[in-house]
Amino acid sequence: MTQSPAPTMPKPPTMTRPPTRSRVTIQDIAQQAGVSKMTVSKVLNNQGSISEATRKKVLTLARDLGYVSNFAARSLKGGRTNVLGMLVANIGDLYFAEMVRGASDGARSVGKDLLLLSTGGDVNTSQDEQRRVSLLAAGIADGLLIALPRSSHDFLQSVRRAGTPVVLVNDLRPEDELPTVNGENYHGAYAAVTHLLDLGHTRIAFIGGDRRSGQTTVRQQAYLDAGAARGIQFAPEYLQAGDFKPASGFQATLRLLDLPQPPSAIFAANDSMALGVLDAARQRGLSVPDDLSVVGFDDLTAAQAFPPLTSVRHPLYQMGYQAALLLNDLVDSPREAGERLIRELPSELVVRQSTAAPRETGQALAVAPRPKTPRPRKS
Amino acid sequence: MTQSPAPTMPKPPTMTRPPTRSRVTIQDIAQQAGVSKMTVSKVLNNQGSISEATRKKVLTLARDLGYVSNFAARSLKGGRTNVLGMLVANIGDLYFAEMVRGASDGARSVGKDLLLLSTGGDVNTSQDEQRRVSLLAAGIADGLLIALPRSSHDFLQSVRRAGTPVVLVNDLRPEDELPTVNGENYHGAYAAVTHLLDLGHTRIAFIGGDRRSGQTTVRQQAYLDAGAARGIQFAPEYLQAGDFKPASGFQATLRLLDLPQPPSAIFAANDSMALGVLDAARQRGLSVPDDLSVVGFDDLTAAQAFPPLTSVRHPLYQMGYQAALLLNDLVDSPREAGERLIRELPSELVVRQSTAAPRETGQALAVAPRPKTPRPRKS
DNA sequence: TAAATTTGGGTTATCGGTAACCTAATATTC
DNA sequence: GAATATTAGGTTACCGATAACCCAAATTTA
Repeated sequence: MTQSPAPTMPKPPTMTRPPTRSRVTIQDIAQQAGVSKMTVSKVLNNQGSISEATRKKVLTLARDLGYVSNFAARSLKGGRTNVLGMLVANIGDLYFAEMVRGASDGARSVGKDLLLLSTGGDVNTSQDEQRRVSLLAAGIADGLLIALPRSSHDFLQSVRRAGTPVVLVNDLRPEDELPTVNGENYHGAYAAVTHLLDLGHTRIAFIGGDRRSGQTTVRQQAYLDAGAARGIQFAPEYLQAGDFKPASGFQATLRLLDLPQPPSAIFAANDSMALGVLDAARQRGLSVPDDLSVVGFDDLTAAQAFPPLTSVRHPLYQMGYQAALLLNDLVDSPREAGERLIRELPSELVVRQSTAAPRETGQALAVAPRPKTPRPRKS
Repeated sequence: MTQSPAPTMPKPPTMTRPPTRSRVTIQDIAQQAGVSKMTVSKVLNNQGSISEATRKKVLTLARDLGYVSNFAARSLKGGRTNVLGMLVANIGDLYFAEMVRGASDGARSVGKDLLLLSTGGDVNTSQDEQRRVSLLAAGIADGLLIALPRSSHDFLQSVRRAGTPVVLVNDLRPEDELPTVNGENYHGAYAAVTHLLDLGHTRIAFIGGDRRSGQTTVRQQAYLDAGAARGIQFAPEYLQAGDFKPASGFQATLRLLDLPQPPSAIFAANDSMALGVLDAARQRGLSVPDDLSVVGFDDLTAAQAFPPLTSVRHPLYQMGYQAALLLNDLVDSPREAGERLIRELPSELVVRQSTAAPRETGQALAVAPRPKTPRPRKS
């Protein structure tokens, strides 16, 4: 009997005091209030019937002790967490920031919080991807919003398998049948080019963005179609490649202006490149819009440019907002498999001061020129 | 021997299939692999000794079943989560977006993920505040980064009581002794004004930002001090109030230009207002920098303005980055109470094309004018 | 050959909270 | 006054993962 294993060991079992700082739990409250855990839980959740005295005691204690409920525990027990997760490529980019703002407000409007994870653009390490999905999808969020252009197919596969409701934001790809909310590209771009045509432009150039985004292709097609609808086939040299950044817009513009027949209007696939266009025009001593009309896309920084940029407003905020609502629906009622949910939000041309009738044409030859832009009369 | 407990019971205990969409747990893997939960856990975490055969079987099963570890469960059991949380006022604002980007990279650099919660600017409902803190602080994140200018004292109190390590970002207030990383304001502003003085300006105006931000006060003081150091006391009318938004800069500038003695240079407390200044100057037909020099603060959108804005670069990215590192330290080694941790990052004046010697003065009267800005020679 | 290790893996308890169910009292009804 | 309903609260059993500990077989050592 004397062989009980070394009763002198000092603190092996007392190691239970975790190295983390001790937090107040309902157990602590229960003890101090002289009731059971369950009673505390009921008070805190307004459930069951609790005497006013007990309720008050518990509530007071909770406040005084600085109790905060442990999210992980609640989540684990099973219920909804009332949190929507969002994976976003680069939060430093205004483009995404707007979507996030919308998603955040959308989530709030249905009583949920939005938790954001910015991937920094490199989600495609299968290590990280797994970790991140598990992070947000398993145990924290009820569903996931994904705004990762160029996200890999594999990644989306693993997301789908996680079983969590998912909504893609502005990331439409035919090969994945996940629910998607995206912004309209074709009609917006079409309207932009038509606007230029209406003003009397015929030599209209297009500066595309990153080829991989998929959106460029659509915008470019709209550009070509809009011309074709008026019987105009734009010269191949007018089709310039860019990368969505200002410098590429700048360079492309210099190339365009060096053509024997330079364009009288430039349609850039996003605002950033349009800013580069403005710079290039300035450097060449061209006045915008008198010598060169410029149209952007997104309408993000458009208003800050000089002259304020005519641009196609991409409803980024709305996209985020709607995506959050859709996701919320999916969380509450699982979708019927097979049916693909796509919501497409319209773009809108916003005419500002960077577009006008071309100088040499004098007056538009087509439809009545829109009086929307009260261009300062030239003396 | 025949008394083995009812091997026929069909599915009473199988009710465990929860009503939520079924996720794969280590239990599922364990069953299919014919081992215990613990074994699976060990394989997944590379612990203990497991035969190569078992290890392979489990790993394969985990992949095939699409297993993702439940974050809540792991977190609950006690360990670190390797997640840093960040509360930010308005993610749609580039100012915060930059900080977030830095924090995100900083977290990643120490092997953690950053989870973001944008409050939309209204954290001060004690209901919400509690919920949000509990969300991020209790159970999800190991620590909290807070970038909420104007956050209430009560809120910070409740944060401190939650016991979670916390670092404030650019939110210095004397009354709270929480660790803080912030950007330098005084010397940056001082340098900006001195730059204008060096160019020969004496009539320099200041447009302040939101009074509650605390930063305005410091920048304004630096403005006054820099003038005083040269024996110049700026006229009280030169001190205009703004709200950090472009419109207020626009309005303030109009007021300034209407003065009997309008300023020859304007120092705006942030870039957004400086853009408004540029607009106002343009509207009045004044050329920047020849008729009016303009300096901004933050250096966020400064480069996109026309002319590119001379501005004080606020190290927002670095602030976020450093804050994440500091927080990580605090998580690993609890701070010594009483000692206040403050890290202040230097600002830097970036001279671009919006500043030049005043027209009438011709040449600076003070120190040798910096040749940094190769002002386009006037014909 | 017996004793001491190592190897491979299983048991139990627990993190903090909550659903489901149960149990005493007291209050109400007939 | 007995039966019933209500009130106030307690028990138990998890959620999924893991720390701590234990145990049998295989292997090595003496």
